[in-house]
Amino acid sequence: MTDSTVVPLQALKVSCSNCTLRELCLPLGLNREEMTRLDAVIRQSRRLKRGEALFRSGEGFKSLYAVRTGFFKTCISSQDGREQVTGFHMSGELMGLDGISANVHGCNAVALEDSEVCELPFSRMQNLALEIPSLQHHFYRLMSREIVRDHNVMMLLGNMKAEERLAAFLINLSQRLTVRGFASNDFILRMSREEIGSFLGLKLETVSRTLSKFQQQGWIAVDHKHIQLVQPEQLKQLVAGCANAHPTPNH
Amino acid sequence: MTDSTVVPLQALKVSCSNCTLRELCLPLGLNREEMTRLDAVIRQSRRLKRGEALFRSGEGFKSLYAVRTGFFKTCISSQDGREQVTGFHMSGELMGLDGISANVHGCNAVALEDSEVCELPFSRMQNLALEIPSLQHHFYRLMSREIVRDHNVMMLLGNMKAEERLAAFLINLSQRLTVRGFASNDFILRMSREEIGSFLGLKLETVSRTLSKFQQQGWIAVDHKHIQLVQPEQLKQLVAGCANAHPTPNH
DNA sequence: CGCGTGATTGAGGGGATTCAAATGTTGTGG
DNA sequence: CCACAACATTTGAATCCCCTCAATCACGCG
Repeated sequence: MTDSTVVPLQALKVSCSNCTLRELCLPLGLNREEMTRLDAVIRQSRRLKRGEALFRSGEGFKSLYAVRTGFFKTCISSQDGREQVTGFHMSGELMGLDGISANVHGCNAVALEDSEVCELPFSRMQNLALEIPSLQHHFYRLMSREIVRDHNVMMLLGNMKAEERLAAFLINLSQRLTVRGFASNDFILRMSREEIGSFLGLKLETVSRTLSKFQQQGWIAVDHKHIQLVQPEQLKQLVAGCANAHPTPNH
Repeated sequence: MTDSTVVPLQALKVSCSNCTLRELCLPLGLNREEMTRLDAVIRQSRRLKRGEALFRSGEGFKSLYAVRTGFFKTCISSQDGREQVTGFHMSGELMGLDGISANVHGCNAVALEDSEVCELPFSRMQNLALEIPSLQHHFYRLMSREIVRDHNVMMLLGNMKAEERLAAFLINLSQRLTVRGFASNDFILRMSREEIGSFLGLKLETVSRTLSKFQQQGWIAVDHKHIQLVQPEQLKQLVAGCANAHPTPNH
């Protein structure tokens, strides 16, 4: 049970300076003064319930959003209704970068659990970036990182088998949880089998079967959405061959 | 036979102001004075022969490159040698954006025919962007456009069948040729069947078979690398259903 | 408690791959 | 300029991986 109504809105005013995600998110590399100026641009956070859309494809683009807490998917859909999940997003990650190009959001962003985001009005961000070179630079890097990530997804979709895709998916989740200080070998999936499948270019039955296969081999333990990586080395080994030969170092 | 040695290097000094690709490339939206300042940053163009690499994954990142003439592929490879073509690039298109994130190139860029590129030293670009807001903005838009493109490729790789992928590929090529003033229904493929397959997540045999199928149906005429779109409407119809429901408007 | 949604598992089918051979093309050196 | 080698493409046949269709099961929620 959430109790957001009890908290006065002022309390939701966020500041990068105090944020635990400082080292993951946009403010990385800024000094105190610069961060204070960034604080002034960031709107108070917005709360979303599970299933709620943060923005939808085709809507006017005004802001980027950083995940504070919770979990999101972004997806695009075709005219005949096929859906492609383009990413899953956890705390500290930016959404909406694809909206800059045409000033219109290019995907749907949907909360997969009750979540909270920081809103970054893009035009103000842009102006600030003109005055703070390291912000401009970091922002270029964030966009570039998204491009690198997308290219790795292309490799996954274009060259990898079902088992490799799923192993890569689990290892990737695990690593991102580690960075955020969560247990990396014991977690709850926020998305359905169908959403995993949509991201990985597989059908939900194939996802389910492959998870079962991993479990039979003793590599993982599956209890519905609760996943434990029992032998993560085995998964890593499965992914080793098909992983990018020149992985992008982080920072 | 190329005769680049006959041309003095000075003659290769390029300028955005006079460039026919002005409206497609980086300078879009700049005024005369701003464009002159951009000219000062852009290094003289570099010529590459067919098969030559412009840069390679892992090399230090210093510059972006804009295609002046010719045709490129960019690709990443996995540790066990699988290759994923991440894109094909023609005149006016930028390469190297994925290198910004880690200051290291994230892919190989290889000329598929004798080509010429403009070099854009990134740090100087960055400084200029601080002084010319519209340049900064346009650059964000270019990076965002790359992200949108990548998401559409994910849709292609994740949801489309072989025929749909190839039709989408041909229509996309055709449209990009149109914008550049080339014949849009009669062109020479610069890449091999294998490279097309690598981009589309298919094997070269499947590409070949599918082209033959299109030809049998009278939709295209295939003579090795020479392709004619006889009934492009048929191809478009095949792609219509699986196309992005909210296509990004250009500019 | 019963319903609906999501997940699992099985059987069968199909689209793309793999293996293979033949043909055509391009580039090189004599 | 031709001959030859190396490479690219086409096409066929057989296989396999994943998908489709379907039934069952488990859980959560009113």
